[in-house]
Amino acid sequence: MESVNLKKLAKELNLAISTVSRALRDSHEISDKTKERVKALAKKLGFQPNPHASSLRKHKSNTIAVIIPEIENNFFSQVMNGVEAVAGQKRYHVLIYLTHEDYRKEKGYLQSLTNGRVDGLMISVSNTTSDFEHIKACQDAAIPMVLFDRICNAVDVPIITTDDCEVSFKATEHLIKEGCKKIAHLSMSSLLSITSGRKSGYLKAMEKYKTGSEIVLECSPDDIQNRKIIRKLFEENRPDGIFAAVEKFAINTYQVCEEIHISIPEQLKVVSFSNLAAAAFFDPPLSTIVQPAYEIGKRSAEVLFKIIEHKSLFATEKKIVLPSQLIERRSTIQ
Amino acid sequence: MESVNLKKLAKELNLAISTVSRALRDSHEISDKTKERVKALAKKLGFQPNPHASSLRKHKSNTIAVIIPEIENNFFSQVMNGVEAVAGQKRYHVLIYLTHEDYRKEKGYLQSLTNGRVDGLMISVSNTTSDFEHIKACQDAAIPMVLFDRICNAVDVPIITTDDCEVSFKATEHLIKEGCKKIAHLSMSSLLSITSGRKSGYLKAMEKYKTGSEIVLECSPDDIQNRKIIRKLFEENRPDGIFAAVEKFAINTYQVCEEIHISIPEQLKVVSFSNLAAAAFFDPPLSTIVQPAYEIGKRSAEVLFKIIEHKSLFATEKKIVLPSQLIERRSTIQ
DNA sequence: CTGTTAGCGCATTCAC
DNA sequence: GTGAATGCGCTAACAG
Repeated sequence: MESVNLKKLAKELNLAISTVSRALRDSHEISDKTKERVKALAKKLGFQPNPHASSLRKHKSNTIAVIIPEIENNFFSQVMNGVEAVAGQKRYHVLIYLTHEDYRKEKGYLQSLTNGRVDGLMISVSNTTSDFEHIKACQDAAIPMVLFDRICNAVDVPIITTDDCEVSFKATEHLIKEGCKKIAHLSMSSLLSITSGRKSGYLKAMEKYKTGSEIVLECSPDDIQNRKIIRKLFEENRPDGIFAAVEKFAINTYQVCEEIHISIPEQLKVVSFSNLAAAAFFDPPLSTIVQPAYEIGKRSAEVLFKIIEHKSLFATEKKIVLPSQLIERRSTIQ
Repeated sequence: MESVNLKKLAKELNLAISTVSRALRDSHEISDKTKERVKALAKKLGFQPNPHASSLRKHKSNTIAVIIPEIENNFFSQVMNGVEAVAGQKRYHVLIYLTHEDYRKEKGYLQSLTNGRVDGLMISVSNTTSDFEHIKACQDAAIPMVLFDRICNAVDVPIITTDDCEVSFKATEHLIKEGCKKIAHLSMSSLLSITSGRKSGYLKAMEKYKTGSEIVLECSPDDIQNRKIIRKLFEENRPDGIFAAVEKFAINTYQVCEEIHISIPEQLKVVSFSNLAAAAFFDPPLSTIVQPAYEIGKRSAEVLFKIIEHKSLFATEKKIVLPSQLIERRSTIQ
């Protein structure tokens, strides 16, 4: 079906293949007249250069890969949006891979991308990723790479993150200032870089204000399990404030509160990391920490392209930390 | 960097390139002993076949493209999830393109994919797409293709949709049974196939139950504009029921209701198409029509792969209609 | 300014 | 069973 190629154009025009190739790429060493003839025919026949031939020849795929844990999550879809904006402008193609929080999948995808399929890749690691050999392997293969949000510090790769610790401190401080005396932190997989950032912001605030003892609960991907954990907490050691490290845990909290009739914000205040715009319509509206997800995607892609284009990075581009925003809503305000 | 190729393996093993190639592909005409030697070295050196060379040679990219209006939308991210599940299993790669509801982008992407970059593509058209020449062009180029959700009937391509009309009828009927006397339908771009389906379901129910005159308002992507439209409706011809064709319009409705103190569901009942799980946490919980988005992605990909693999489709696979689900929550229940 | 030639890395046909 | 040779479609170095 796809038989309109350089050869065919060349034959039709009685020119050499290379001449046609150069004419189409607007080489300065081709006469305007020839260029016009070539372009006219190319357009007429709907010529599209074969990308595989071109990639093979140029060692360049014009494609990047984004590896993320999941897409059904506002944070990551906003990141994708940012990536796409930059890639589209560069006329690059974007491959997407979902690990579903599975380390083996992540490893497999990474391995399968060290063969020239992509010119570079961006990754946010899964929450089951405990070793980083697969990332090191990519680094050794010298494939341009950038880590974002869920990073790992064990490798020397540019990273783009947010100010998890600082904004977590702020959120906890906010709860304290709104009168909370006993605040629990619902935390994620201890393997994630962001987990420790969020936790330590919480701990710092608790430390600074000497607001009772810290309560850190590691929650899971499983809603039922989480609700059990939260219900148990409420029964045994009931807090008056919850700082959830991810939206899911805030929702689990809302569910338990409804079940056992705890009213938010009167009896319990809740704040959570979340990029869900609809949090404003919750009952009550949920106070959130919003990460600049689009910006993360955009900046990550920009850094990646700088590496791909062999431009040298400023020191400030090797570790970019973007500010998140605390949005106070009724769930934390009396 | 990527210098471990067949040539290198062949040289190292003192074999011909073709032998190595065949050994790696488990050809029956290679001795087990040779296969072992070859595979051992390939593994040791981390050999990864160059996908561009392979694609060029085989006229097969092992890649599909998904073209969608946006990704920051639960419906489409769930679709992506379904697609990825099937593609991953087939060891296929997935390129993602966002049109941002821009017909020209859509056209551009489609054109740029008729060159062998992908073995097939799936598309849900933008709401500014009024002609389908670009889709016909792909069809003429004989590239395997599938349309989903936002389809066009002008071309003979397999389509995967939901029962928009039927479930819209149900939703409207539900409002009527809950006592609504004056129901307005907030509708989308008239260019979209799903717009007419949803509208006609609404109209049929209104017709059947003779529930006052129909009110159809075409809303836009712009929130401010929409709120104006809705506020005007409330001032001039206040309905007691709203059937929103997309989540966005339901949210606009919630916003206006808060502004001008209309209480849901007492004074106004609201139901909307939406794949947002968090709708259950709205104030009040929003009754929704949930589309089987994951399933749409999955089925679409499955049909696409059947076409790619030259399997013939059953008649029932050329037009798949999946059922949506009406979830009644407090926003429609007295 | 244009043509000839030589691969990019792989898969495949044809020899032996 | 294995090797040699060819070409997928394109780009680039080298000639003229």
